[in-house]
Amino acid sequence: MKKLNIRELAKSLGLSASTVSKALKDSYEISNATKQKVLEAAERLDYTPNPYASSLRKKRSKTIAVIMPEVADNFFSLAINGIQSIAKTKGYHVLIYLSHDKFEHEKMIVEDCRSGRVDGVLISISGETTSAEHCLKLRSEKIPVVFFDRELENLDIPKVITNDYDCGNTATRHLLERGCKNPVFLSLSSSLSICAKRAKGFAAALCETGINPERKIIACDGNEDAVIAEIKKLLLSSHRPDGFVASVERLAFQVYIASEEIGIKIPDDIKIVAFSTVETAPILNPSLTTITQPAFQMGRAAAELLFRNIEKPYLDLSRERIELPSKLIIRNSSGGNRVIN
Amino acid sequence: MKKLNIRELAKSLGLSASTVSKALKDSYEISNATKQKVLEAAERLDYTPNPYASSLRKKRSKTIAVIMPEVADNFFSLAINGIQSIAKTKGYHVLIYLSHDKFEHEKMIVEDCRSGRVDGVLISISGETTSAEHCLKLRSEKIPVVFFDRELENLDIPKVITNDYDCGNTATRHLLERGCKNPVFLSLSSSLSICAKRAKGFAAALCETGINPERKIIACDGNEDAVIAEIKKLLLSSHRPDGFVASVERLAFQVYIASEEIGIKIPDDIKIVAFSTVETAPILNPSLTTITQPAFQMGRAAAELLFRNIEKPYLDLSRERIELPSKLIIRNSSGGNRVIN
DNA sequence: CTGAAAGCGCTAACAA
DNA sequence: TTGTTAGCGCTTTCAG
Repeated sequence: MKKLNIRELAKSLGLSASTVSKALKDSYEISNATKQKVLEAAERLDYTPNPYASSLRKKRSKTIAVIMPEVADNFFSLAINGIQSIAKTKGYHVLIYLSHDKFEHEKMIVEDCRSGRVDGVLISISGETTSAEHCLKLRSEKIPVVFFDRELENLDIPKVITNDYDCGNTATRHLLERGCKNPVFLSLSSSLSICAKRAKGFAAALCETGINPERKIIACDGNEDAVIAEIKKLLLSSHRPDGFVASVERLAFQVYIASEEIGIKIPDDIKIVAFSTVETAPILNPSLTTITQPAFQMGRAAAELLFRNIEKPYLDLSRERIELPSKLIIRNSSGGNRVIN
Repeated sequence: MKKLNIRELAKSLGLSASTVSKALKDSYEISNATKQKVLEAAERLDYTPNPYASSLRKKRSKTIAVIMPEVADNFFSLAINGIQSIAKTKGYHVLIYLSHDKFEHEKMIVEDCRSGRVDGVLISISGETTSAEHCLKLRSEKIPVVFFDRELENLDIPKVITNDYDCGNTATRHLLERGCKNPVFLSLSSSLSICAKRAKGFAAALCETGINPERKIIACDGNEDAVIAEIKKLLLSSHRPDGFVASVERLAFQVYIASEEIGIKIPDDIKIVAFSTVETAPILNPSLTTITQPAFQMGRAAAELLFRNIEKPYLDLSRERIELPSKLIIRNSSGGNRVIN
């Protein structure tokens, strides 16, 4: 049984291709009797429409692209889940692209999205990205773009983010309340919106308490071993930090490893809070106090926003900005053990 | 500057569309001078070819599908990375689909792949899947399929797997060596190849030691809370297990939580080994002994196999079977603390 | 080396 | 309510 096309299906029914096409779409122009017959024959003859022919003709691909730095971070796994859950209800397909946190890669991927391959793009930008030319260009070609989580500020592109500043502040105040005198902030890159905002919240909390935040924000942009070495150096330095705010979950793991290796105890010697969705936070040694982002919900919200724009291209959503709050979940790594909001 | 097509690009150069098409493909039929001109103009006028027109004509989509049960398990995140790394070198795009471990979903997704949307499919089957009709049908329509990790045995479909039986055996023997008298195996579903094979290895290890493996393989197919409750019940029962082999990482976490909640100590009261790629294994409380699968490499190998078949459809790869070994990494949850192979 | 023509499979106008 | 026609944008003969 070889694959047949709509014309052959039509012929086998003594109908025209356009009638069949409309019938399959349940068009009001077609009689019920015909629809029945067409559906039955399509089923029986195992007809599968060619999506690319349809895309070419309709200039709609029924596909979106998701561009993210990586997929290993639990946040992005959860976000993909959220995105998929919406895409599925819309009958859309999801292409995944990884920038590996490189601007050059990201740019090429976005460039490719201009081809018409996708109807919209969800993007969490790389740590190296400082300009949104590429995204704006996409939009100028009528392909809607939505930022999720990692965005570029002061830019009229719709975005779904979390309350990074507040959470940076809350996390830091939590450490201060737990007795930290010299907390530091572990950042990935100062150009990365989420790090910058979280760091600002951190700095503000220090200032409120009369601590000068200068030199307390540390960029951890090396590979895993380099970061661990850097943290060890920090822990062995004369002015040793007694608290850490990790801007992404990986950095928290590295603090755990570094402390273990040089025999420093969490939370007695140092305390730590991490921005993280890691599932194992409660069973780490010690359990990890986290600022947990609503990753699934953010993915869902971003996808919803994107589809709103795909379905109604005339809407100007460029200033749309959805902020979903993260939650501080206090566990043992910061010395506490209760849940507040 | 509106989007132009190949004909317009050609016209602006005083050439025909076909010449331009060939030039862009660096065809030997075209003079170097012309190629130069075409490339320059394409760049200058910002020409982007329409991939769907090309797909329609060439009957090649330059896209593959990856179907997996979920993306939250770290294994799949790593596998996606491996798959992407190959797809990128081939200039291929990657569509991600999640079956949420439901056969019905999986079937619909596979069904959709028959449309020509993709040139090949990588699939890790759902826990409910017991027949590969849907996959065989795909292949009968000349769309290559490769199983990765979760497969169906005794089926001539190329596959990339790990040494599940051996590892189930090794893990169990490790527990027995560490003094366990009553180990149990936590399975997801007996129909799932990986669970079945790991369980067989487990049972064999028990038999070798003269322990009857009956009723020691426990299906944990409920939701998170149900599984935790089940494990607690087990831990409070008269014939309490003193060792656990967790067939997937999630189950190990649930053992940790259950033990914590009823005050049972790992590794003193019970020992545990888990099939897992979780990054936090070394910093869990206690650190988790794992059988770690080469997830990235498996993704890569599966993609390579798939592309081999896409590029040479006449090859019969149906009996191809790549087995990449997993590694037992001994940590504290099983009482040990050294690395063997 | 270049171009003209045909058509991949579908759908949107427009006619009937 | 159904059918005819004309493409969507590209690539592939095949002819020049």
